Amino acid sequence: MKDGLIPAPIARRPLHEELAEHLRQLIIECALEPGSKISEKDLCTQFAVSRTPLREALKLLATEGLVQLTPHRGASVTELTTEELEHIFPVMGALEALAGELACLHVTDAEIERAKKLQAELEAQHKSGDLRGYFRTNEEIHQLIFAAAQNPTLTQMSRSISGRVRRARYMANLSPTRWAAAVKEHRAILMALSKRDGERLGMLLKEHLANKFDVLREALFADLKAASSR
Amino acid sequence: MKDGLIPAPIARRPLHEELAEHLRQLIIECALEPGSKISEKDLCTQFAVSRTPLREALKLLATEGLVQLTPHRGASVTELTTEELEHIFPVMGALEALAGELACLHVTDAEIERAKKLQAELEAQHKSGDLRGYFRTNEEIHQLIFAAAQNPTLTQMSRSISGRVRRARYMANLSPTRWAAAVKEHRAILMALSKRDGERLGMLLKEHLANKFDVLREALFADLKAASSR
DNA sequence: ACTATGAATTTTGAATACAAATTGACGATG
DNA sequence: CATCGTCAATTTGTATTCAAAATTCATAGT
Repeated sequence: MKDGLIPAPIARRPLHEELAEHLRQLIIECALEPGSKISEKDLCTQFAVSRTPLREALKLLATEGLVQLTPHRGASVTELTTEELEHIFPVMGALEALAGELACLHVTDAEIERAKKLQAELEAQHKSGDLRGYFRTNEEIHQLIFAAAQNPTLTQMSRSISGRVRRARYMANLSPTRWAAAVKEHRAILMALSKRDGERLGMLLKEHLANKFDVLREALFADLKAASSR
Repeated sequence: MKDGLIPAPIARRPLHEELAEHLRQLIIECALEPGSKISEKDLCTQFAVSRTPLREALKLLATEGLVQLTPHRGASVTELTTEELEHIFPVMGALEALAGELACLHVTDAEIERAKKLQAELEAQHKSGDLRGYFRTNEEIHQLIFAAAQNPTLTQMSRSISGRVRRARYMANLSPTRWAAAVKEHRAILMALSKRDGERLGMLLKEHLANKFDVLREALFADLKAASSR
């Protein structure tokens, strides 16, 4: 029996994971407002599950930094402060840079081909103004690089940390000039990857990230002002 | 009211956290053998708690990568493979290097004083052959650097990743020559810190870590051979 | 004798029930 | 009138119970 063909991925996932995913989505989309207290009872009735798996899901999200658990006081959605963003940024930068370097060591020709395809998509989406699709493709390129790095630990770290800032993306709206610049940066990133120039790729990714965070910072700041004025 | 003095940390910690800590210790000390299946019932009777908090604790440890949870098949202690170690190493390296750089930006004179004290302890413990104490002091220096970096996110990342390899330390026994070399490296590290030379400190920490991992790799390899021969 | 099938036991997954702690309000007292 | 203390109601933390899945052992068939 050939072993790569049969694995029959009968993924029977436990309920708490399912729940965690849904909650994650809700938090990222800000359907659950940052800072708001989460009542277990309410969510239970809303999802039609008992408290046990819900609590397990909340514990999961707590380790991911999306919710805060205070003893006897329940869970609340963590709010993204500019301060926290300042702390997250350098860590993500280090991880991205590492991912770039490792990716260049392990990337296959097929992956480079795929990256080129994705880049073409990205440019098309930019031209047609498809912001939503652009975000998705962008995410895919990002994931491709991490996948090419062939380091599960790194991937996991990156996921857990980027989960915390991902919801900020939903608040931030790309300006046209920034969008154009981002596409250009992606072109350089693709170039470095296909040349397998790890050092350069790492640097580019870090810079790209820095620019991304500038946008986030701005959006977050605007959001804060809006919140305090109301 | 001065704000660093009153916080009255009447830490009323929930049971599952307490449990998680105990279990962590057990796993690190290899009291729970790597790869062994964990029976919820057994642990419940052993700790004299019900299954609910225990399960919550296990979920926590799962996100930390210390135990593996398979649906309907329970929890098992993850085993540390050399392969995983190869993956962890570069990530930790990147984090340590970053910590070094940030530490030099924020470190206070008082912290440097304390680092010097710890270094003196370290050398004394080396001289007197107090391996146990050496490990502890070593850990403290490490923590001091991360504390000086003033980045909670970075600290958290580092803790979660180093937790996975910490138990390997209990298996690895330092050779006299390696021990002496490590002390010397620490001297250089202290020097870079007190000069606030971030770039150099980052590099030194990364190198130091690389050497540490060499020892772990060896120990792990020896352990593997021992396991396969029996 | 060995393999395969199936029932019984064991173990995990989820729900409910019970206990402890916190919050808010109301009343008493200075 | 303000402040403190006490009590009730709500919510979280933990235990227990019920259901579903998996492992194991025994039996039957080849």
